[in-house]
Amino acid sequence: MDLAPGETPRTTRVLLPLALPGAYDYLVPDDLDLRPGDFVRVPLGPREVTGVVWDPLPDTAETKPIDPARLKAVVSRFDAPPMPDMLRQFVDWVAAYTLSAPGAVLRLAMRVPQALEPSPRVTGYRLSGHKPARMTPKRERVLEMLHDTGPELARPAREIADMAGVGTGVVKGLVDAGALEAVDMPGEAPFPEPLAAPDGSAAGASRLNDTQAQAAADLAQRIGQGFSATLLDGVTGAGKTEVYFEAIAEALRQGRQVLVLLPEIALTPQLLKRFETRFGAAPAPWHSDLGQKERRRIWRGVAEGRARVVVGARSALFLPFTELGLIVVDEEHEAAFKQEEGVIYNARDMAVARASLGGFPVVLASATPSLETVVNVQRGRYQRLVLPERHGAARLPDVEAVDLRADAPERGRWLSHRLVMAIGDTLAAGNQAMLFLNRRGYAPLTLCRTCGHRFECPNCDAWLVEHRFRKELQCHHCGTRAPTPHACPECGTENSLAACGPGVERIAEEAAERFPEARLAVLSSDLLHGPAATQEAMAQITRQEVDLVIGTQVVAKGHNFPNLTLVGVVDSDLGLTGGDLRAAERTYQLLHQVAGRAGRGEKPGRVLLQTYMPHHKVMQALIAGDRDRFLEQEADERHAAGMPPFGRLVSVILSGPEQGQVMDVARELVRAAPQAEGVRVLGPAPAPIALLRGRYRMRFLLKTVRDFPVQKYVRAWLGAVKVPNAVRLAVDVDPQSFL
DNA sequence: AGCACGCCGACT
DNA sequence: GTCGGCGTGCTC
Repeated sequence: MDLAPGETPRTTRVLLPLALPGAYDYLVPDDLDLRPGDFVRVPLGPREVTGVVWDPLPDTAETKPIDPARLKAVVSRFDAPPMPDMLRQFVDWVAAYTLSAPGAVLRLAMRVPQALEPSPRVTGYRLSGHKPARMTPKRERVLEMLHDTGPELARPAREIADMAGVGTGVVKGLVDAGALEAVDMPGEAPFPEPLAAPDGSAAGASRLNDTQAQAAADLAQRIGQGFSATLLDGVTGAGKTEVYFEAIAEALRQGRQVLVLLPEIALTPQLLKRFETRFGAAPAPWHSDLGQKERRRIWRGVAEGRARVVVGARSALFLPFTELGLIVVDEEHEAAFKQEEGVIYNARDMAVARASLGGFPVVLASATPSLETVVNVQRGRYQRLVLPERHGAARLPDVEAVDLRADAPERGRWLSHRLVMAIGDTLAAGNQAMLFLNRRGYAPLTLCRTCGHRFECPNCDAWLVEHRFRKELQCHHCGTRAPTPHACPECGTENSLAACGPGVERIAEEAAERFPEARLAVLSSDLLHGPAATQEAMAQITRQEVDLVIGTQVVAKGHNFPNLTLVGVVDSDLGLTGGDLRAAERTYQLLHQVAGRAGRGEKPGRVLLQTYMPHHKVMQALIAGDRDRFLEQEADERHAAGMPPFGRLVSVILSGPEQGQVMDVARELVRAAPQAEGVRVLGPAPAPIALLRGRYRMRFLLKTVRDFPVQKYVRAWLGAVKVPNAVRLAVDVDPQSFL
């Protein structure tokens, strides 16, 4: 790069997908024209990395200039669609909000390195119009098939052969004979266009009842009108999905792309199917289980605007949409939207932010909306559309508490007399029953009857959970597992180990004893390998090949079993211990969802909640079916305590292999905490799991008033302390779980 | 995130 | 004597 005297070399900022404090400056070669968003190769130390040309710093930004002599030059630019402005803004916004390095957030948007390479091409074949000199029955079949299914359409040889039911040799023969001509074509499957009928009169829309149609019209009318956030509030079966489908249809009519976020991939297949029924084409799925090829295809399809609708997990928020015009967050209350590692963010909140930055609507759907969202409605920041229960369809089940203080199971048993009787009646009537316990394995604690030794994880502050089916002890926090020993490792006594407390496997054992004729199925995430196995297990239940289902979380959502009329919750109190801020809210949401499994068909459902606290607000709300009163009570308590959503929290967790060092840093941080109005720094205290994966953990909790500049404060605070390399700082703005 | 640099234990 | 363990620190 030769410069005339006095001429300043062109430079550009490049953000790299690494946890660096900011973008780096590079020289731009004369023959390269770079614009923000371009993907580039740049040298970094001894290697080369891919980054994105970032926007120039505003003149107001104060930066320490780096020595121009150290600047290296951009190597090359990728021939790929640039990262859209809106996504770059979003990356910067998420980084600022979560107090993460911008590069760490950029990495979330660059998870598909192959997407920057040129699209693969393949050779396709189509009719040339010439007849082959020699005709055979198989040749005839191929030509006929091609003629009937689109004569001008080129297809790969393999596909033609499969469609005509012949070998590829026949196809090759036809090529040689001049009857087929070769065409260079895209090597990736195209995205079928979802069909939103030109007005609101689509077949899907006409199936809606009056209230649903009104809600759908309300939602659709917000599309293209700038940012808005709407809570779509209605019990399962009230038609939330059908209603937001009409908002999607309107967005498609306006030429916009749409993103539907789901809390977990297990729910994707069902939604894809329903979507296809309504729109005649499946949307593009996006989740961690996709293969490389498929990821590339979809990423590129989104970037080039060919993929119009994406249904995906939280990482889909960082796809390079160019024309995004609507985000739907389904089951918005789900804790699974919270990313707990690396860049810690809540996809539901970030979806609202992305919509706000992009100036388009976001729809939050739930039967049990989070308190945050409900309060945002009350404040007028979000709007709300309520879908009443559908007439004639399944009624809400009758919910009753079983007071375990009065009806206690015998020692070593977990099912009360009343629950056992109810199961017996249900099975006798030819219906299905379900027992729910949110605890995997056989028993959460194993101890030695002789010496009292408890099996604990060597790396975490946690008990090892016995998994009797697999004959293993396992830590549910770090995954450590070991075969269950015969003798106590402490005192050596044989056959002295006692299982304490129940897990689903143990409930299954008791159920099998009490109902020897019933066909049982145990469903928990560690016993179901992958979404396909889960689907199959659910299908078996639907086909009534199972009488009694015993399951964890996995049975709580999404699946309808028309013949299931009884749900027994083995331990309704399980989630309420431990002092978590959202314990009551979460327990309510989970049990409400589980209860909803009963009586989804024509038959009425019944739910028995085994509890030691039948008068607890959660049980009372479930029994009375009064969600709004529960939310009011919850809101009052949080308000009085200054807790979210009425105040804000930030958790700062320090962790390191050496306890002393972690505590030194904690003391240093206490000293450095600035005094300010509206903020209290609580701690340090040992984190709820004080030892996790071999690291000692201390936690600070920042509690502030609602409009406090949290990020500014934390940046100043943490910036003032030198943290040794071995100690890691994890900042969680708006923490959900307190582990 | 890599990758090099650097300072202490068992090998040809 | 050196090969190599992974702690620490830098990369425009």
